[in-house]
Amino acid sequence: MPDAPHSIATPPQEGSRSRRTYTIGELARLFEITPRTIRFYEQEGLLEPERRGQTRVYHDKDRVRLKLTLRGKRLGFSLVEIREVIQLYDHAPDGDERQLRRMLDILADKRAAMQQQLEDIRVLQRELDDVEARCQESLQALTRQRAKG
Amino acid sequence: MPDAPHSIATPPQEGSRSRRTYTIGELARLFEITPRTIRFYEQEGLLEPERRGQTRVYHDKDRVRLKLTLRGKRLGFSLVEIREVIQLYDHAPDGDERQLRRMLDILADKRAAMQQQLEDIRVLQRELDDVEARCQESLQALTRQRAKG
DNA sequence: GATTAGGTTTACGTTAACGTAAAGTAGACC
DNA sequence: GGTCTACTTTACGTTAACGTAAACCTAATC
Repeated sequence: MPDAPHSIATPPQEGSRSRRTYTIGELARLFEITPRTIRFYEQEGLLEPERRGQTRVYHDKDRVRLKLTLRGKRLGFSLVEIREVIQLYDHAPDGDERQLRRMLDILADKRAAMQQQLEDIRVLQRELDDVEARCQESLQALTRQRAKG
Repeated sequence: MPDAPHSIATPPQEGSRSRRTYTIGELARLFEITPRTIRFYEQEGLLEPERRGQTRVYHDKDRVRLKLTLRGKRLGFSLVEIREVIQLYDHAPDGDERQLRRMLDILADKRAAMQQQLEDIRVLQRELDDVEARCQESLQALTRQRAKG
């Protein structure tokens, strides 16, 4: 496993935490996705890595964004929606009043969606509880059968 | 708004709750989706409506399944995964020990996924809180500016 | 200096989850 | 009996989110 190929990635630098960079491969392994996916996310405006020559150099900022992106995906958000959130996150304080109010609206929407998800999860968990209980029961029934036979 | 066209759908029948049927259009309006979607879900094995002649007749069982399906979608599950859950729900008690154990495994998986989602939501909510705070702040700054000017 | 292990672009392919359009059927109402 | 309205099937189109393949660059190593 040849690590850090042609040292584009600066060495670990244990002292100054959070100052390291990543190659696309490193990031891919870190999150168990493919480089293709990372490039695609950049194309969709979710990442903006530095360029050193023609190679991409990722910083902690990009890693954080990527993490946020994958979290959003797990929650069923589209990449466009995730980009919205990221832009909110990055440009929150600047812009005129109309912009700010629009942001607050979008935020309220996302918040409502997540509230709905919380409720959905609660309901689904109860249903899974139910199925599991029935499952366990018939399993025990089988076991008792075997003990008797 | 012509309701219940050629009375395939039996009238409301307020007495015996939960005994009514639905046309595809009624169900569609109920959940704010299109008939096409409902037919597609049937094609994917998520619904199994009765047939009266060539028209589909939906019962409460179907409505419940549809509800479960849409809930699953909101949580980012694929239709295949949702079908798995539905089948769990329907066939839980029958099957041999190996089947039952497999079901419990799948259940554990779904459960883990939802636990992860709960955590994801918590984190995202905090981040939204943060953005909103910054937003509100710069909005107030603007307001103060205006008061002064 | 050839190989190799990474990186790059370009471009076409694939899958899920429907949308959309055409063409037919079947009760209800005038 | 013609006109709605809502259902039906069939089939092709579309979009998001990547996968996959080809062809190239480049630094390190043998």
